[in-house]
Amino acid sequence: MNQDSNLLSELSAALPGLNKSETKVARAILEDPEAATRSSIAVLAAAAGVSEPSVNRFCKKFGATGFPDFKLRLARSLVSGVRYISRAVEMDDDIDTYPKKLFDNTITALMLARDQLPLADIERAVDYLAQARQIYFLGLGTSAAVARDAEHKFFRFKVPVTTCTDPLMHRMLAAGGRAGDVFFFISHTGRTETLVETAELVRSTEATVVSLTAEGSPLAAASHLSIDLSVAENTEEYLPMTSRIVQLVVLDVLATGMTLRRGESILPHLARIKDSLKSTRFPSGD
Amino acid sequence: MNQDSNLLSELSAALPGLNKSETKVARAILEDPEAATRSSIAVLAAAAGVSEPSVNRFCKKFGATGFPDFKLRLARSLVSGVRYISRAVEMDDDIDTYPKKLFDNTITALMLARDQLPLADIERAVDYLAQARQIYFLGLGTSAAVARDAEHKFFRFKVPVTTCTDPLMHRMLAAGGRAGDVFFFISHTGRTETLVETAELVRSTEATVVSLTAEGSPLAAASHLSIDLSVAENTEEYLPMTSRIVQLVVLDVLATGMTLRRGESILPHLARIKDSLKSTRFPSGD
DNA sequence: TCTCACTTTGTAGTTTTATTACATCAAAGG
DNA sequence: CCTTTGATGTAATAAAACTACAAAGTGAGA
Repeated sequence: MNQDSNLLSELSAALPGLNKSETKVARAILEDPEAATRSSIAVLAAAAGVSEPSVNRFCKKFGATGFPDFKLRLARSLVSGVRYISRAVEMDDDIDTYPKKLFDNTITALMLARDQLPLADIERAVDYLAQARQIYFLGLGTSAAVARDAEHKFFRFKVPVTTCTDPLMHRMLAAGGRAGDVFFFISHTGRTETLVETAELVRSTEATVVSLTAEGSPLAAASHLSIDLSVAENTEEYLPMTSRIVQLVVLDVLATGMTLRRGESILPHLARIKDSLKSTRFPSGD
Repeated sequence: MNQDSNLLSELSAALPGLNKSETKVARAILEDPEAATRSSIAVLAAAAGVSEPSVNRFCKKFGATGFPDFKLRLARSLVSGVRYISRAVEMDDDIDTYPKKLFDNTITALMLARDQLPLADIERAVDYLAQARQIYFLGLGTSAAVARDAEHKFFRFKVPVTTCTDPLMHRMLAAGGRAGDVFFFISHTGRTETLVETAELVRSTEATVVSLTAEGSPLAAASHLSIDLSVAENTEEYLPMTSRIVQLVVLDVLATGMTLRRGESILPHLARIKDSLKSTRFPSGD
């Protein structure tokens, strides 16, 4: 169907509706897709027990312009198939394997998130943030660190920014919400009771609720605008890892969107902030 | 280098060491890799302005058996769709471009870091942390959020963990350093005066100094052990982005290393911590 | 500055691979 | 039992990739 869906699953899905020789070809490919990408049409035809033109026709049937093109598509779906399966760290992994796995999992999560970014929602979030009189970043646990990071980014835009990791303080801030205030909630699950209740409290005021959380969660439901991330945290793992990274990068996107919205005029201000840190550092060689 | 690293980054890395026609070919491929995978050797040769055999030789130089094999590898690296060369966000980028750029830059940084991870140092750091009686994570600015995140990870290992973002508190803590204490410094530049001074203060005690910072920096020099990251932060950008992400993932690696070091026995404890959060959440459908 | 050795690059021919046109075969309907 | 339609294979053709070799360029030493 669409070009970035997985060719292998498309193949096995189509299997029932194929005729004799097409079935043979499909079987041969599914048997060892990796080998198929490396074979010539003659080799594959032999492996499937059919003639070369049958293979060729088969390829065209699946939307390829010919056999080479088909191989290319196959190669692509193979990678995504492998890549997109996160490999969990095993108890007997050693230093040569587990760091790579962790990096790979994070990279994979970012690639997935990248390809399904809710751009429209992000743009609306930038709208809200750009017009905010005051921004509150609220998160608990791991997301508290993310909120802290967001604070560090956004305070540079001359907007009052507050982060808070105390649920009671959350409620007090929420109760005092006014028009122009943006309450930005960060939560991987979107199910933390106190956060959801705080969001609902904000909704009873004039303030705006934006959240960076899971699709269809209670927190998303309680928000004016929710940026949905469906990051599959490796459920078997005991430490939250990839989700917060994706959150951070999305916040980078929001901050960047803000910079672009403000236009050139904000750049000298950002440069001044950057320069202001110089005097706290030992001079650098370069 | 290694076979599962990205062919495109390998290509741009090798660029300086190539001769005239090889450079032309590499340029042509990097210019539009997607097109390259769809072209025949003749088309690509024409696009690069060289002869067909030159393209063929080029492919073999990069470990392929020939042009078709090279195209296959290229197609594989392309799946991620990640732009090998970090592209800075421009003032006139719109919502369809800048989020992708930011994700791509982050992904690229992680891939680079992944391939030059100082595994030996990481293992030694795990040694120190696993034996620590008390861990202090110290960072300022953006790295403060990273330190906070690290605290959230490491306190789960039944080790007393403290994070602190106040330079004066840093010094007081440092002055009280005792054998078995690990002071873990986080700093992108490694040049922040107060951090370096604090590290030196720790060195005058029995405590251990580990840092996650830039290679060859004053902070690295002041440490017993330094995990060197040479993440090229896009210097033109006003907001620090990629460096802290890499730091976070390295801390994930350290935490995971700790889990593995502790062995199976720690798992029930981690599971209990995870479960302890359940009652704070709205029940989930799945 | 010339020459020789060596490297780089291109040309032309060969081989391999893929595609097309067409013939044959098999199954279904009259 | 013949006809028709669709499936499949054969063989010829076209395209692509590869190889051997020749020419052009480059640099060191005489």
